Amino acid sequence: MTDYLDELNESQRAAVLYNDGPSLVIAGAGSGKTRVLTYKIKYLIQELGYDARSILALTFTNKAAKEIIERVNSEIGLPWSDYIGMGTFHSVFLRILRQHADLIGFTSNLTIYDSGDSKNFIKSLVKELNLDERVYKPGLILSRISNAKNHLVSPQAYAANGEFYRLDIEAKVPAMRDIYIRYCERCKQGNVMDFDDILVYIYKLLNNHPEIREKYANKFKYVFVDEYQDTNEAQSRILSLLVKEPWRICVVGDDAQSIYSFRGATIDNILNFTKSYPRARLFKLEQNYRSTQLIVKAANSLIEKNREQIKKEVFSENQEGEPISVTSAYSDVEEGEIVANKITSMHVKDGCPYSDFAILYRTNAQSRIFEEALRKRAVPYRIYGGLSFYQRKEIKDVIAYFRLAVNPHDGEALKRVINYPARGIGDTTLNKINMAAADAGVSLWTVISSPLDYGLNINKGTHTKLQAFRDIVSGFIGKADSVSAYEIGKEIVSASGIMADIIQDTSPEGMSRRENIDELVNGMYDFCEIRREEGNDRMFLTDYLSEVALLTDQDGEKDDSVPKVTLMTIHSAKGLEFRNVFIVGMEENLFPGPMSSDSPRALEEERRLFYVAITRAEENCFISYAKNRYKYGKQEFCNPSRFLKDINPSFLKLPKDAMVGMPRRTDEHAPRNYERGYGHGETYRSSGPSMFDGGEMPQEPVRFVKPVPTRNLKRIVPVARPSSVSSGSNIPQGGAATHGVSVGRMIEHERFGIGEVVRLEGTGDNCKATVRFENAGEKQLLLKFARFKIIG
DNA sequence: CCTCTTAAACTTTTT
DNA sequence: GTTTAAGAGG
Repeated sequence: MTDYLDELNESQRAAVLYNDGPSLVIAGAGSGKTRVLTYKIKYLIQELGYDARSILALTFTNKAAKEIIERVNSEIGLPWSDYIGMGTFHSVFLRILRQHADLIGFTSNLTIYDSGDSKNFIKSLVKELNLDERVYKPGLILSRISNAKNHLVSPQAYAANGEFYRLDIEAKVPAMRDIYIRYCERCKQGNVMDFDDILVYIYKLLNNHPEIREKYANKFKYVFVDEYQDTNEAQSRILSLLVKEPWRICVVGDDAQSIYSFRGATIDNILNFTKSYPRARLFKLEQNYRSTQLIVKAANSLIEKNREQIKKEVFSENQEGEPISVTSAYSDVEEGEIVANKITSMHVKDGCPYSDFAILYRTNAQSRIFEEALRKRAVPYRIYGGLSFYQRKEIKDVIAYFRLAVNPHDGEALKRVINYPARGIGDTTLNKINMAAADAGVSLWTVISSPLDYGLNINKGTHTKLQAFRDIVSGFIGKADSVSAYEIGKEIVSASGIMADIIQDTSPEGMSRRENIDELVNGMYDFCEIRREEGNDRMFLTDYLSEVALLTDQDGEKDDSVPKVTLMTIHSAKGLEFRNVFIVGMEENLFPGPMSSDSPRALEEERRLFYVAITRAEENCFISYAKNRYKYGKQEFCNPSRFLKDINPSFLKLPKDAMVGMPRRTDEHAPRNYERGYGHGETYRSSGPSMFDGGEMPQEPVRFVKPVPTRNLKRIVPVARPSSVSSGSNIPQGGAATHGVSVGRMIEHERFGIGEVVRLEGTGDNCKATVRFENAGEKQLLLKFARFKIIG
């Protein structure tokens, strides 16, 4: 029964089989990390008898969590509720926090501030404290607060620390500590947490309440951490509270791919793991199954230039492959043309599907040029990143109402919608409310609820308007915990007046806003349906919100109807792989970025970022840079990135004008180098760009491809859906007790596809079937609600 | 109190 | 070049 172990190589197997104590798995790029993780979990459950619910598996992104759960689930189907300990740091910890909210001064219906909310909040605090808004920039203040939290420095400790104060004075923000204190107080008072608070409070909860710590340390018998190189101090200290003798913790990561220090991640966690857990065994996964030998060798030669790292020798036994091609373009626009031409020619000549290509860049701002070049050639593409669905204004507006319905003390949500749709409550009124609330030390909502008690100086008309707003929100609050998220969601969208406001806007933008809101409501319908079918009755607005609040990014289902070229930042490409990868904008002051040039540590991180980019490629890797580029609307001359020299040239195919203008030491020669490069007469040839041969325009008819609306949205499903769908006529009547289902029959489910019924429990409306689906793993369905057809 | 015009700031990277 | 903030006029 352990045949699957044969699918692993020796070091992978060793990592799976060692379970007596802490272990660190250094997983080189493309070395089958997720496979080890999932097989190890499978092994623990099937061979060592672990209960799935006793396994804590923490990831960094929703996507990674989903992948692990799905892969474990397809190996050993388990009821959905068994995966409770597998998820992102933030989602798993938030769930725990809600259960013990009272112990840390919150209530379980707390809401989450995203970074936009945090910034706005800081902005109003700065105003409130009469500080100069030009000096106290919200972004800067937030990053300092975040930094403190990531090191578990409380506001009190921060204020008491002379060193922090000195640094704040140096940075010309002496009132930092006042802002920090107030920020935390007010969040607590409003029953809201920001992302960092989730870590801070889970630490407090475990640290200050030994019985709770004991409970979870006993509950979670084995702890996994994915992407350990991205953890920060708070995270590693939380882990040490959760793991006890004999320290069954397994962390997986690659120090060479640590690229999130700007968010507080510290590479020291992985470098020092064996010191923190002295008995830890170290496993190295060094065989790369993803890339050709030349790509792996080139990447190795690059990363060698970093000082701080764990020694390892990543190798590949794949084909030798082609060297990495380096191309120089005259301008950023030409770079776009070259890349797009290369993609079309490989598509036409070699029949490479578009989905085999990725264009990776350092900053999101670079996407536009490639977008245009691809669009001109009718090449389908998809951009990741940028503003996600949940960041759109109209969606945030609706979500703000949701948050208010769950937690009316959520100040940022209130400020967002108190005058949207316009109801005549403007800045002056809001300011008065704000002052009154700050003076009395209560939330905005408390003031609005009884304006007279707080001496709110407003006229009769405003009073009536406030009351109208209060009545609307109160209505939502009354229903939030009695009807389903979908039902109240639908009601909020109309009763708040948002739909009415948007419907009168007939511009294309207005239409798209409307579609997005419909989409959101449909998503809530799906949310409720899935939970209903699984027999999970937690489908209230608060349940929906806690899922959505931590769901920021790119997990929108990909509609794979058409293969598309992928455009994304290198950061978001981590963990992905593509047959052909273009790394673009390989220039000084862009990659490495201007901020990192002065610090060696930051420079090493940029180099790791480059390493991540190269190792995304399976077969071909193309690097390009431009000699001129528009920045801030101004044209600037650029030099090739210093990192190009870090790759052993024998793995590169260099441009004819190799290294012209390539700086020895950029800092000294930057201004002069471009003159040489420029004067050397590298003229613009519109016909056939240099290195990427075969750059002619394809002879395909140029159809205009509709610009993908920034990110792809799920096709809108018919809006008018009945509020409660019973299985209805789809199910052959007969055997009412089991809804016509019996063990061994095949069914086709609307969402999960085809599957076999493996178990039945209960009768009538309580009848629950366990179904093993071909593609979706094992699920439990309440037959009363599930939408399916019996097909055999 | 709302809306339109103009100005500045902005680009790392995200749970 | 783009987006978002502040100020003026209605």
